[in-house]
Amino acid sequence: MTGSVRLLLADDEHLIRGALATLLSLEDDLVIVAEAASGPEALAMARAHEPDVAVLDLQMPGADGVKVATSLRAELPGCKVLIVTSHGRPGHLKRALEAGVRGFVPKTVSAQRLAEIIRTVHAGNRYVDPELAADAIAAGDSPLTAREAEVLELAADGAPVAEIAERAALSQGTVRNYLSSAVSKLGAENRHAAVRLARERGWV
Amino acid sequence: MTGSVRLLLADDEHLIRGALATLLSLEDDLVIVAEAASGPEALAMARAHEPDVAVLDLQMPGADGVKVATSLRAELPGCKVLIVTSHGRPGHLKRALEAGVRGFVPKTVSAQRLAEIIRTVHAGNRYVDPELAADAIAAGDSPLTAREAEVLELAADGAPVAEIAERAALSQGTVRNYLSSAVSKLGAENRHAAVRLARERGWV
DNA sequence: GCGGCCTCCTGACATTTGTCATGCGGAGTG
DNA sequence: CACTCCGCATGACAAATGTCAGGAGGCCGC
Repeated sequence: MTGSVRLLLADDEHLIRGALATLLSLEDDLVIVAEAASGPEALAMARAHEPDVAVLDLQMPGADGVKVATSLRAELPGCKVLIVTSHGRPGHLKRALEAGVRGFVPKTVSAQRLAEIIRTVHAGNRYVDPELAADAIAAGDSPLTAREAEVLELAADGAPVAEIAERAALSQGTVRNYLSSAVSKLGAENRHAAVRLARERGWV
Repeated sequence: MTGSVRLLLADDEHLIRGALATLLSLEDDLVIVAEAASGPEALAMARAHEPDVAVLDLQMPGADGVKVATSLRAELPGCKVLIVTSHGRPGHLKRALEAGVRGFVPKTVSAQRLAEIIRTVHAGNRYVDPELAADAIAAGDSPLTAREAEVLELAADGAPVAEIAERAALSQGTVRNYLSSAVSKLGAENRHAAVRLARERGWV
């Protein structure tokens, strides 16, 4: 019924990208029209080749899969995006779906399974790995306000309050208040543990 | 000249392992005799199949590549270990070499290149990715004493001093002294930034 | 065996935090 | 319009952390 599905493959790891390209090419109805090793390159390739489905790694240098997906959605609405990831953090899934991504799978699936999912997505359906979906639902929505999240993010690399205050253009007292409320909302022992928790749940 | 090289492939990501298996099988002189998705499984498979070369992912559930390599060295001295990794942290390389690993490459290499390296390793030579080697040399040796490193590691998840002291069976004052000296040695602003730095350089 | 380094401790102090009460203006909701 | 959040702030206090000075014992190399 359909002709072949034209694919863009983006992953910064040569080994994996190449291997994947070979494996997917074995499927009769899939053809890889472009490959990319970075976010910007993926975008450029997509513009040049207008693939039916873009298979993007979540973590790439330059711009991550979700950012690329956002741009693609605007420029090539017909191109479906499928995100593949090693570390399935709940928050990423949410961000990805908001960016209009049509599929989200961990790298633990087999190539056959991936091929099927590519077809599913190409047919206009969505596919989200059940386990990741369950995690995302379990993690729920972020209880943090925008400011709390922002301050927490600035605290992520261990910067002292003074520096956070400066970078966020807030008073030190305010920063401490936000951190304090974030910490208590997350049930953490201190801000650093809070950062860790928020990271795990994908809230930062 | 030599017969075929018998390989064990271990990586927790099905997609990658499968793809890799297929690609490497295309090489006439390479044959995959076993696959594993975790550290312990890799060990069990190695015992059962006694491969010539074990290609291990650095990060796997159960036991990481280096731990597996250590065990393999003891149990199957004839089996050469080649570590493949996504995130090339300098410290890992050092630990790996100490564990008797014969090769260490990032996943950014191509499959052809990997095949060559497998042959190199099988022939009894060593191979370390030049870029990773350069990084490792640049990062140098850890300036931390064993205790400092231990305490810093316990501080990694944001635990308060009291907890660290308990877990390390030290007094709180001692813990603070170790942390303090570690922080100053690393030139960090506080212990959390120090943890980050030490992580980056592979010293924890 | 002496000096140097590491480990482990104590105690005191300055600084950085976390916590709480409180206030004010704006946005959104009922 | 009253009410409730959020953003932003102050100030004050308690607790955790960082910094110094010092001291004792152990191990190693010279």
